[in-house]
Amino acid sequence: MKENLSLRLVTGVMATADAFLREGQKLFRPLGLTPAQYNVLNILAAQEGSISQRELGDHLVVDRSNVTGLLDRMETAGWVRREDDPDDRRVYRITLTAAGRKLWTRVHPHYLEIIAQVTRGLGTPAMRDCIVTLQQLEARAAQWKFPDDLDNERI
Amino acid sequence: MKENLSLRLVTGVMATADAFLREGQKLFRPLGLTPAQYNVLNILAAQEGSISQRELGDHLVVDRSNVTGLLDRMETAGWVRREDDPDDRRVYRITLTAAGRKLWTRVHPHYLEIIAQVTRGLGTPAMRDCIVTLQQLEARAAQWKFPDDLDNERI
DNA sequence: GAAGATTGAGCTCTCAATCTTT
DNA sequence: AAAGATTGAGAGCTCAATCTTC
Repeated sequence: MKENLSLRLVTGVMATADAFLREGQKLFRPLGLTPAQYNVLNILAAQEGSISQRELGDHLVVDRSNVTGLLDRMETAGWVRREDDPDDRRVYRITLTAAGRKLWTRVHPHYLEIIAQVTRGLGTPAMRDCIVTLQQLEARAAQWKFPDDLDNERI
Repeated sequence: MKENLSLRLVTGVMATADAFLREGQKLFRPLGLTPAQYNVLNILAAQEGSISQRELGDHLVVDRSNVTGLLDRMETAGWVRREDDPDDRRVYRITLTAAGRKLWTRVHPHYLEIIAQVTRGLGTPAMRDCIVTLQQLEARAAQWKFPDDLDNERI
C-alpha cells in the first residue's frame, strides 16, 4: 500500500479548503455576506486609509474584472464607498462605511472563534510544521514547469 | 510576535488550494477542460462500471443541481454518456465515452507529474504529518458549532 | 412523502475586449 | 503604449422550487 503521498497531500489540501469554504458560508450567509465579501471587509478593515481597486484585487489574488462586481454589490449593500482619487482620475479609492465597519466588528470575532474551534486539539508544533509545508507547496505551485508537449498533442 | 497560529494555518490552507486551482487551470485549459470536469473524468475513470448522477455528486462534494450542467457540457463535448437505469427510471447512469477515456489517459500523467514537481523536496515525514493535520482540520470543520447568537443579532 | 434530476436566480471567478486617463 | 476600471460571455457553485418516479 505505498499510495502516492504527493497526490494524497494535494488532494487533502483541496478537500480541506473546500470544507472550510462550505462551513464558512454557514456563518456568513445569515448576515447577507459571502466569503468573498468577507475577505474584502477584512482587507479594508486592516487598512489604515483607503485602497485602490487594483490593490484590492492584488490582495484578493483575483482578476481585476472581478473586483468591479464585488464592490458594486457591497456598495449597494452600503458597506463600502468608492471615492475619486484626487491625484489620478483613473482610480477609485475604496473605504469601509460605518455600516461596513460595524458589520466586520460583529462577524470577525465569530470567525476567529470558529477557527479556534477547528484547530482545537492540534499542537503548536504540528500547526507550525503544517504551515511551513503549505508555504513550500504554494511557492512551488506558483512556479511549476508547464509540459511543452501538450500543445503539440492538440488534435 | 505571538501571531495567531490557527488563523495562519487556515489562511494557508485556503491560499495553497487557491494556488493549486489557479495553476491547474493552466494545464487543463489548453485541452478544453476545466478543473471540475477533470474531477469528473477522474472519478469515472476510477469506476468499474457506471455511476448515478447522485453518486457522482457525492464524490464531488457538490450540490446535485451542479452535476446537471456539468454533465450537460461534458456530454456535448462527447466525453460522457447518460444512460437510462433499467431498474429505476428516475436515475441516469453515467459512463465515460471512448473519447473521454482517451482524454483522461492523456491528461492524467501530466497531472501526476505536476503534483510530483510541486511536492519535490518535501520529505516523506513532513508530507505524512501534513496529511494527518489536514484530515483533522477537515473532520473538525465538518462539525463545527454554529454561534447561536447570530440570529438574534439580526437587525 | 421521499428520492433523482432539472430549472432559475444570484454570486464568484476567468478571460478577452473596450473605454478613459496617464 | 500602458494602466485602472468596466462589460460581456462562459463556467462553477449554492439554494429553493419543481417534475417525475418510487
